[in-house]
Amino acid sequence: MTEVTLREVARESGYSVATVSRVLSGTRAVGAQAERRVRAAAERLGYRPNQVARALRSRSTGTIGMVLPQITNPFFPMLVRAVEHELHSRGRALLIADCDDDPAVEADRVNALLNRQVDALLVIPVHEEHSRVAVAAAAERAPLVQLDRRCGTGVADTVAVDNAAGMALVLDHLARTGRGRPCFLGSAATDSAAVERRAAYEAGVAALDPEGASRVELGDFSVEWGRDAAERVWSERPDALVCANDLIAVGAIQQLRRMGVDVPGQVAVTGFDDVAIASLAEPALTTVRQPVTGLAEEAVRLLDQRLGEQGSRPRHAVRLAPELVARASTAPRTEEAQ
Amino acid sequence: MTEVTLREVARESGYSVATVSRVLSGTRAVGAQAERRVRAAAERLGYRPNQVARALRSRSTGTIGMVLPQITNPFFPMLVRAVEHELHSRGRALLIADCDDDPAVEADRVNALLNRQVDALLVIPVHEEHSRVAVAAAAERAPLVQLDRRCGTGVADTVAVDNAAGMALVLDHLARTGRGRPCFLGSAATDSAAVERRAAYEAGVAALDPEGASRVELGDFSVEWGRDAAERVWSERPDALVCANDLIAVGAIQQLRRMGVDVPGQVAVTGFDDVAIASLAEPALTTVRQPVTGLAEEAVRLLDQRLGEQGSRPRHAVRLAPELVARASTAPRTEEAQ
DNA sequence: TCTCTGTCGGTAAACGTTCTCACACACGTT
DNA sequence: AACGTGTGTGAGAACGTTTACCGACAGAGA
Repeated sequence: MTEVTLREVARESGYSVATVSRVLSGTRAVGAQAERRVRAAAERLGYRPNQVARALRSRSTGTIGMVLPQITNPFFPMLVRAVEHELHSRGRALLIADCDDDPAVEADRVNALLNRQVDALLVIPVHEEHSRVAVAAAAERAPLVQLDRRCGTGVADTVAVDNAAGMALVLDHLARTGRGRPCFLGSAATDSAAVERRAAYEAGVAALDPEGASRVELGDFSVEWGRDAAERVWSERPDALVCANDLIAVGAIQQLRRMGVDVPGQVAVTGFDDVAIASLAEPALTTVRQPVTGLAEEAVRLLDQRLGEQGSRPRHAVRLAPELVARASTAPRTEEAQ
Repeated sequence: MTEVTLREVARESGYSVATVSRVLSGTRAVGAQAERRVRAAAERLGYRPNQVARALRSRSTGTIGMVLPQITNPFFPMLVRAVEHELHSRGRALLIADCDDDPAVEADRVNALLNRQVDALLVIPVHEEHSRVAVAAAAERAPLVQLDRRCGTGVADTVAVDNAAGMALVLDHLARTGRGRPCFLGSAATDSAAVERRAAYEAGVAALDPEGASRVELGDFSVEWGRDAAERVWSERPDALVCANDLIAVGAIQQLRRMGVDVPGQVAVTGFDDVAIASLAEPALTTVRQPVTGLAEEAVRLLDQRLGEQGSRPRHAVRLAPELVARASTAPRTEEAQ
């Protein structure tokens, strides 16, 4: 069962390889009779175009590479899924690389994918600074879009959620439900998501209460650290914990319950991302939902655009609006809990 | 910045394209002087082999396709990660496809990947029966290994955890900690994981207590169903809930706590897979850890073997031993909880 | 009737590799 | 001196497409 080639379809149909190619790839109009006969022959023989040969000739593999920090971090699979669907619906395929949160591995993977002739690259940079040179170098070799995070500005196109708007939604929601003494549990990491969320929090809180100094704790984006931070911060008796992502929030809720603190009775907790466990937490977590499919569409659209233009240089930075998902963890205080 | 080709390295080094190719791909020994000069020239020009041309000529893309049911199901990213690392360490790349738990999409993706000339396919079938024809057809076109689940027997090579052994570990652990009236919360799905775990449970329970009829509830592999089932089953006052995966178990624990039932005081709960949320549940979940990296290694090894042999037909079915991870959800009863 | 334009089809040259030959030359053996 | 036997190298044909170029032929306008 060797593969059927254009040649054999040509022989079978009585036309030349060129004509067959034209019919099957639809690049130029051919006569009605030729069209019919060629299609019939192709069908009869079960012809399938060889994508590798096609790629070699047309200098395009129809393949996009995606490199991400940690596929086991529950937010990323959502993104991968959305990107995969978007790409497949356009007839492209997705080459994936996981880099274990290590910039060195990231650089390696980026190169591996480029050497495989991906048409373009989708990168979620591991680290704002350490990823920079690799990402910048890659952006020279192929169209590249940074997704969700970015390293520096002007390095390449970026598509991300509007973190500031998301944080504003949270603060507004808390203010409206009567929470006035929040604390922030964030990440000390320097990736853009971490930085922007923290900055937006601080700006928002300052606007609400200009002289009140709100406590800010910085660690990483993990459940473990959420537990730690919640315990440390509780001594100040905040009435809300604003967390930089859902994992931190889940950890915080766990720790609070262990300490016998009532959520949301004594303290409200909010997250960011709306990953699956957010709705599974007890109480269910109020959080900011990222427009995942929107991000994927936008990223792919940008790549396609770059592929078409072939080298025009203005950098884009797309920001998509998030949405607040209010759940039990910020329900208004009940009387008896006051 | 157009790509450097063998021709240019040949011109630069003063040798022929053939010699350059031989040096750079190391297929045949060449003279020491040629070796040195060619390498130097390649280095100077920054030559990178064109993988597409290489693939066309050598009829091998160095690319493996992986198609899975739902990448947002937390167990799969663990597998993807392990497979990705295993492949990259061997210089291969991973083309990924998500099929939203839909056999029709699955068939489509499998074809898309095959048409892209993947060297081999790694499939986690969506459904035992509905996936069968597509998987079988694909196995005719390329080496194919079924991972984690399989549709029918003899369709293709399989690599999976030994579900029966895992269930035995659980039952043994429960018996040892004095739990004698378990219930099983499983999945009604017909994929092999669901079926094998249920069968193993029933066999194990029958062996323990030949005439006692243990209750078995079947739904799907979700948290929501775990909650439902736990509520329904609690009326019988089991002293252990054996769940077919971690998601069900997490749902069960949640529901029990809502109903004010003490876990593990009144009832123990166990899961399967050891996904991240298992250790985050409250109480932390006793579960069966899948040998994820082992599965990945074994799968890739099998593929490589198939690629080497080129068409020998005995099917393999590899089973890897799991490991019990005992956590708080099955801690022995405390006195006051009795 | 003679161009002129347009459509349809074929020939052959790419794309960048790998690999089969064949050749040249240096040995050692008869 | 004639003959194998290696060893290192180059020429050139694949691999399966796409596409630039050209020729043939048909219909339309003069």
